[in-house]
Order: sequence, then C-alpha cells, then structure tokens
Amino acid sequence: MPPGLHLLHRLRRPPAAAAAVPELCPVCGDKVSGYHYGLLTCESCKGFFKRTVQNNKKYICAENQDCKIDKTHRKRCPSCRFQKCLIVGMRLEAVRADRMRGGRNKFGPMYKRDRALKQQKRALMRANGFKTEAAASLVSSNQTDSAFTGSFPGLYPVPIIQTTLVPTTHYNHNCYGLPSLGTSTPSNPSISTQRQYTSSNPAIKSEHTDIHMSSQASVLGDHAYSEELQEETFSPQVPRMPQLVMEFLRCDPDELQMQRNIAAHLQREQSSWEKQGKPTAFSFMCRMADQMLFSIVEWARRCIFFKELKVSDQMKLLHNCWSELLVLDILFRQVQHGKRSSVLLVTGQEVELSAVASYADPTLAHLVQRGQELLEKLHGLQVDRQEVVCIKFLILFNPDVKPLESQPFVESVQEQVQGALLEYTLCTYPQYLDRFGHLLLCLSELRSLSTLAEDYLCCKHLSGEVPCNNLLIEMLHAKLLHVHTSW
DNA sequence: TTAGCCTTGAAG
DNA sequence: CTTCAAGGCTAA
Repeated sequence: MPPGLHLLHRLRRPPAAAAAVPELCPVCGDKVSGYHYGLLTCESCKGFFKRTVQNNKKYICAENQDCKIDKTHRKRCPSCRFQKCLIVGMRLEAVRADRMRGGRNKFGPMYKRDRALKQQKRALMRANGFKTEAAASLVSSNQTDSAFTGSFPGLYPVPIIQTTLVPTTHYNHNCYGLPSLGTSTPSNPSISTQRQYTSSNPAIKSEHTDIHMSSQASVLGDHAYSEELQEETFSPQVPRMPQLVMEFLRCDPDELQMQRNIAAHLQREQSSWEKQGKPTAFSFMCRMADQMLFSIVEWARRCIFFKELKVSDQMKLLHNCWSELLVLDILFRQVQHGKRSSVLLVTGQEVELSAVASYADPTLAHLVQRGQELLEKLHGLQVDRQEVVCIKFLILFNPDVKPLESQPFVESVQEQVQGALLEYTLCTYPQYLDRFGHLLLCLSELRSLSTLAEDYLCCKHLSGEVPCNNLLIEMLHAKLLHVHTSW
C-alpha cells in the first residue's frame, strides 16, 4: 500500500468550516431585515420588489439577462434583480392591490412554520456539535429549506455562476411525478433554460396588471404556494414529502431492472470465462462491482442537477465518491433484504455470510466486519428509501471536491439536499428528532468504510488481482493518479 | 430611483 | 397588550 494513503484521504476530505453565517438576502446577499413578500430578504430588495410590482414597472436588461446581483451591483440592472426576486421565490401576490397598511396576510402561518423549522434545524445542529462535515452550512444563508417553498425554489446561489441558472417553474410544474423535468440540452443548459424561463414568465416582459385580481396568475411559484396553502388548509396532519425528495425518487433506478441487466451481463461474461478457466470469487465480485459502477454512472448522468454539470466536473465528483455510492448501494440492499445471516447480491443471488468469512483474507474480513457494524446502525434506524436517495445526492455533490468549475452550484445542491433530508426526517419521524444527525453519522461512517474498501481494492489492483478493462480499474487509476500527483 | 427608517393594524 | 410584515416617507 502506498505510504500515507489514509492520511491523504483524510486530507482529501477536510471538515467543513464551522461557523454559521448570519442569514443573508437570497437576492443580493445583504443583511436580512425580516420576512418580506414570502421570504427573508433585505430591506432594499423588499422596497425594490414593492416599487416594481406596485408601479407595474417594466425593465429591459441591456446584457444577456444574466447580470450578477449582489449588494454592490444590485442597482445596475433592475431587470435581472427583479428576475432574481422571482426566482428565489418572492411573491407577487403579497404586494397588496389596495395598498392597505398594517395587519397580516395569508403568509403568516408559512412564516411561522418556516421559523419553527429553522429553529429546529439550529437546535439539531447544536446538538450534533457541528461535527459532521455536511452539517455546518445548513443554518447559513440559504432559504431552500423554507417551509412554503417545499424545498425547491431555493437554488438562489446558482445565478452566482451564471452558467447554470435553473428556472424554478419547471420543478414546480413537475412536482408529484409529472414526467417532463429537465428538457434542457445538456450541452448548454443555461441558454435553453433561461429562454424557457423568460418566455414563460409573463411577469418579466409582458403585462402583469392582473396579478392582484387573479389568484391563479401564472407567475413563478404559484404552484408551490397553492400546494402549500392547500396543505395548510386541508391536510396539515399528513407528513409532507419535500419536492426534491420526490424528484430524487423519480431519478432512482429500478432495482429489478438493474438486477436483470447486471445478471444478464455477468451471465454473458461467464460463458467467455469458461474458456479461460474458472474465475476466482474475487474476480467475480470485481466484475459485479464494475457493473454496479456502470449503473451508478448511468444514474448520475441522468439525474437532476448532475446532468447540468460539465463533464469535467462530473468526472471529478464521481471519481471522488464512487466507492461511497457503491458501498451504500450494497448496504441498503442488505437493509431491504433483512436477513442477518446472508448477503443479497445485486444479481438477486444470496451468499451465506459464513461462506464469505471462510473465503476472506484478514483485510476483507475486517471490511465485512465494519460493514456489518454500519448495517446494524442502518437496521436500527430502519433507514428508508427516501433517506437513501437523499444521502446518495449528499455523497455525489460533495463540495469538498476541488477544483470544480461549478463549485457554488455543487455547494448549493449540497445545502438544498441537506435541507430536504432534514425536512423529510422531521416531518416523517417527528418523534425522532435526532434522526437527521444519526443519518449524517452513518454517512460519515460510510465514508471511512468506503475509503478502506478503496484502499483494499487498490492493493489488490497493484498486485494484479483485479480484472482488467473496466470502470473499476479506471476509478482505481484515478485514485492512484491523485495519490501520485498530490504527494 | 434607492434604501433606511417610520407608521399601521390584524393576528396572536 | 405585543408582534411584525405590510405600505409610506424622504435624504441622498
């Protein structure tokens, strides 16, 4: 084993910065002064939004409708500023047509719930001591977790990198399983989505004089809002599923399909092996892992957020996390399998643990032992599929991977997924307040386990025992290359 | 036009 | 009563 490998891995995954950032305006990053028109914003963006809507102002961007909006530049392009106001979720309906002063509006309960959720998060974070690396940013500036957005319209950090501006309308239209999400061309998502967004949003270029009259004005966020209102009014006792989690479930591959594909592939391979003599169990496992990796890459390529990234970033993220995804996949299959005495393979075959023990060398035996321990924790938690799909995204969108071209995007996805997972756990298992913290601990354990597994495979590879010409080898090479170049 | 501060008034 | 998110005012 190359010297310092463990240390290097620890260096590769530095703990996140600890301090919680005070709440920032999602439009310009200035200091938040309270809830205004649907979400926490600064005083100036509140005023700007009010003036724009009340006076029915029309702005035209002199550039490409992708101007940077921050505290210093916010005055420069009102068109993009207003657009950003809508993107982050400010509500046209909250501007009163009659200009009545004082009192409260229908958003009151949402603000309250949002506050309660935020407070719960802070308490949880404190209880967890901010030790888990994913936790620190949760109480920071993002409002992706806000109750009334259903975890979605967030994405506000995205326009910082102007290349991946994602319109929220698509997601809102596609919640609860409608099929057409993400029709943008992968080659240049920014342009296509931007166009769809501006052309489909009457608030930006055309008249919106009727917004006060029509409760069904087709403006950004209406869907999320009306759903929220419905839920608030009619079914407050039913736990909500954050829309992001719904979307993750939709992206997740079908287990049976995968089982068939991989089994068929291995069957085909096996017929050619027979000519070369009997393969070892280890070699068989490698080929199976290889096929699982293909599935993982295929899943990632097709899933929300990831497909918006450049290939170079996609590669870096996958090179970083392939083993974690692989181990998680294996472990969750065992959770569903439910039997402690045998291992369920992706092909559907069952292998007795005693058989594994008799075959394993000490290092592998230790790996299996660690896997069993983590599996016990997952069993204890009765971790569900919704949580696992979220964890997969937490693993994939690791903001510690550097350098990335779309670093802010990856960070914002990480934060959104954390928010969605926390919201899901709080809503689905309200009696179990620390569940989110326990899941993050499992994730941390999973990371260390997968690092060990990678090291083990590297060792085997260096001694020539891993079958050639596959994805597994490429991942291991990337790892070895990384060790080499950064040492 | 902007943005900080002020006034208002229903909800809790 | 207090809270706080609406709209209003105004100097820069």
